[in-house]
Amino acid sequence: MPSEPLESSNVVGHRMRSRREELGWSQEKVGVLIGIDESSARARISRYELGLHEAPVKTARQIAEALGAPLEYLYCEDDNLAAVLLSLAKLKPNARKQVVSRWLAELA
Amino acid sequence: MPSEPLESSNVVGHRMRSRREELGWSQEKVGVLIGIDESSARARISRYELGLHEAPVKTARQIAEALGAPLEYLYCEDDNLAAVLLSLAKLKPNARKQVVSRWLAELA
DNA sequence: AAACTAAGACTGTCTTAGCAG
DNA sequence: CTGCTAAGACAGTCTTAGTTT
Repeated sequence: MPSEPLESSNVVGHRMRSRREELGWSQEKVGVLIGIDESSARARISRYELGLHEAPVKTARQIAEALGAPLEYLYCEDDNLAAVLLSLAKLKPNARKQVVSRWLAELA
Repeated sequence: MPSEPLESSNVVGHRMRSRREELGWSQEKVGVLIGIDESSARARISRYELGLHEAPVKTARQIAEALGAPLEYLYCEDDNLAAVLLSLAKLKPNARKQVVSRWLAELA
């Protein structure tokens, strides 16, 4: 069972990979950006993306930041909502707060 | 350092606790709901909420579901956005899809 | 009742080294 | 060069048992 994925769904690894590929980056680049030694960066990122190992939240947060995404993006199970969370994070802080407040009022 | 929290921020534990308290449930109730034996349910949920231990994503997903929240809610670092994600999850599937699609178009 | 904690058992991750495409 | 994998070293969680409020 060492070669069996931890999760059949593997949302987090899936989001990590899709974001990384959108940016055209290697696994090594992502790993080194978050401070992993270049000798093990590829192995670790590979396992995260495949869902063989699970990154602790602290590490997931670093990867999300490196990929220009908010932490909740990595754990979002709906593709369209994930896209919303990503676009939202690209807004300037003030604009983002206004949008979120409006949505909150809309749903409340 | 065994008594030191893993994370100074501890978003996940914080969201678990606030949701559980909103529902007026005990830690044991949440644990038993996700299939933990009642003899260890309190200890495990307590450590998750305090951030002393980190729940694997599979367990976090079970807890989120028991608390009536989507997985991304537990990892959302912005309080207002977390409230949006929670409200959104309460809509019927069709209504939710429409809202998300509209937001996506609005930001794209 | 309810929440928290210590400690050993247990389970998963991380590094190293190397293979495959 | 880029991604993937085995295996031992290592770090984390889980259960049990018990304390605290």
